Amino acid sequence: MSPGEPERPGRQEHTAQPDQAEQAEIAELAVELQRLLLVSSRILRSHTASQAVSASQFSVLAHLDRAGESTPGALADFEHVSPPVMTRVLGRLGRAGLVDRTAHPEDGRQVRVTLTAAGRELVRAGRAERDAWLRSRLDGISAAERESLREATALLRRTLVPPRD
Amino acid sequence: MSPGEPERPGRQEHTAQPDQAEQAEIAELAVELQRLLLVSSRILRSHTASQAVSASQFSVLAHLDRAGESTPGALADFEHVSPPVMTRVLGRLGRAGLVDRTAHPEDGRQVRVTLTAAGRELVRAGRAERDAWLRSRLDGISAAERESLREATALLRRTLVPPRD
DNA sequence: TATTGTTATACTCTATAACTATA
DNA sequence: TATAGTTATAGAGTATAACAATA
Repeated sequence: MSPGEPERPGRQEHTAQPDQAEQAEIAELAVELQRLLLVSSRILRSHTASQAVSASQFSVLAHLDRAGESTPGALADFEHVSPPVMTRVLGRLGRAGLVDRTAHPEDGRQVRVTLTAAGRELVRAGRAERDAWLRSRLDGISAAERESLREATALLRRTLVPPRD
Repeated sequence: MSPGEPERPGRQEHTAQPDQAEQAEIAELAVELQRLLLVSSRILRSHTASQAVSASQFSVLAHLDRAGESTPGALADFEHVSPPVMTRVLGRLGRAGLVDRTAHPEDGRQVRVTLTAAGRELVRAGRAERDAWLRSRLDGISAAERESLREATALLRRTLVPPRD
């Protein structure tokens, strides 16, 4: 350990690792994580490209099915996209007859977004087929490994995704 | 456990969980994973949007820095994109003076892709700043948590990314 | 004046199909 | 005939800036 470096409890768990090595270790993890996200997103997309609606669109439909209704702004916030992007997504979903956009009962600036019957049907029937490829992959690993993935998923969400509300 | 269901060793680890519950558990993990990949990719992109080259482009440069040289087809395969996509990426990188495309010495059909001096400079200098945001996030969690992430990253790669070569 | 949503514009990412050149 | 790469075409995804309507 280099002289003059004060101990910093809380940053170092149980090893007396110098800071520089720790930073290098973090940098390497960042690179691996970045690449995994880049590549696995492409792979996942290629396996859902033949679906009726894209992953982005389905995510909005699924949220509406859970929440009942929402507004373009709230949906954009939840999905972490800019408002114009959500306008486009809702435009497509609307033209496909999957969502309705009606006047907001209380605030004339806002728009009330709801699922149509067809939209509700699609999201509920589609869930099973939707993640078929991903599920087939998860089916091939052990229950203990899936538990690890579950914990890592939650950890990654806490680490990367800023809290909403 | 439902009657008539035979035991299937290897599918069930240490619990006597019925298949249906296991399938539901897998489906839920698939949904969480899909959403994490969708959202975290967006967040990560928004934090690297101001960089000189996009994540896709940088990934190609970094691979070339490691491998020394490659071909469009091999790069497309490694990056999990279609050949025309790689043509476009290389076109941009070439116009930016970061890669050279020269005649392949042995096979006239192939193209030899190499880094220019500027390309090598960019990838080496850029690595530090590139993942600054991601590293800042990883810096905020414990060493034990990072170790979990490292293992989960490797597991996810094994599970989702088909082996190359 | 601030908020909500949309439109306009521009760029990246992505794929399939058709084409050229070489083996 | 098969392979490597590019071009052509089309669409989704993304953002910022400018605008309209309402609070």
